[in-house]
Amino acid sequence: MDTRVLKYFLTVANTNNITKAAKQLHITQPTLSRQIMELERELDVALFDRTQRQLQLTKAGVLFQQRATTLLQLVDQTKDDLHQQEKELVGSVNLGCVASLASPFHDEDGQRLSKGVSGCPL
Amino acid sequence: MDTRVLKYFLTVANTNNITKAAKQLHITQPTLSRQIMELERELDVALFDRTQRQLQLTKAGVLFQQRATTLLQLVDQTKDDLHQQEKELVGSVNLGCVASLASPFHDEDGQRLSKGVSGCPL
DNA sequence: CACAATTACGTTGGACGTAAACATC
DNA sequence: GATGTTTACGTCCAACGTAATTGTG
Repeated sequence: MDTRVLKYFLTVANTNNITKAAKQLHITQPTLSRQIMELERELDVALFDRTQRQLQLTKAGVLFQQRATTLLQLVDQTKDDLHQQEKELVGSVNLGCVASLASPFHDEDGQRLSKGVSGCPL
Repeated sequence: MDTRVLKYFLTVANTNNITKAAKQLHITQPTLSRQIMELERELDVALFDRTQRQLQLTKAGVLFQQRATTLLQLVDQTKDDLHQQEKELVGSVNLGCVASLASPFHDEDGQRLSKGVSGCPL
C-alpha cells in the first residue's frame, strides 16, 4: 500500500471521474484506471460501482475514503513533526477516532446516526 | 511512502541491527540498508545514529517508530473492516491519539512524562 | 580479524504513456 | 457518435540480489 495510490483513489472518489482525476493528477487516464483496479485487487473489494457510466463509490469505497483521508493526514503530520520536534517546546495533542461502518453509530444501511466530533473524519 | 518500507523500518528499529532484520524480512542486508537510507532521504531526517557499530534510534526515529506502528495498525484494521462491514451489525469504536514529541506529555529530552492510555501507542 | 553497514553493478517487475478497443448515454 | 473506461503493448525506473568495499570493536 502506497500513499501515492491513496491520493489517486481520493482524487477519483472526489470527482467520480477517472478522466478528470487523471488530469488533476497529471497522469494519463489508463494509468489511473489500472492503479484503481490494482488497489481494488489488493484490498479484495470493489471501491467503485461501474454499472453506470459515471463511477459511484460503493459502501466499502466510502469507508475507504474516510480511512485513506485519515492515513494521509497522519503521514503529513508525521513528516511535519519530524522536523518540528527539535524546535517546538510545546505542541498539540490530537484525538482521532475510527468506527466501523456497522457500529451502533450507524444504521443497517450504513447511514450515520450521530454527528462526529469536530475534526473527526466520521 | 509505502507500508512495505514501514515494516522494514520497524523491524530494524526493533533489532537495531540491519543484518538480523534482513533475515527476519527474508531480504538481503544491502537491500534493507538502501531502503532505510532512502526512507531517511524521503523524510529528510536521520532515523538512526550510526556513530556506533550498533544502530541506535534517534529522537526522530523514536517518534517515527510510534507513527509507523499507528499507520500500519490503521491499514490492517481498514483491510479487515472493508470485508467485515457487510457482515457485522454491531462493531466497535476505537480511540487513538497522536501527540507531538515536544508536547507537555514529554520533557525537553523527549522522555515520556505520563503513561499512555492502554492500547495507545504513546 | 570478525562483524556489520555501505557501495558497485547487473537484473527484473511494476508504474508509466501511447494507441486501440470496448461500453454507455 | 460523444464521452468515458478498459485492454494491449512497449519503455523505463526503482527494488532487488550478488559481489566487493569500507568501517568499527
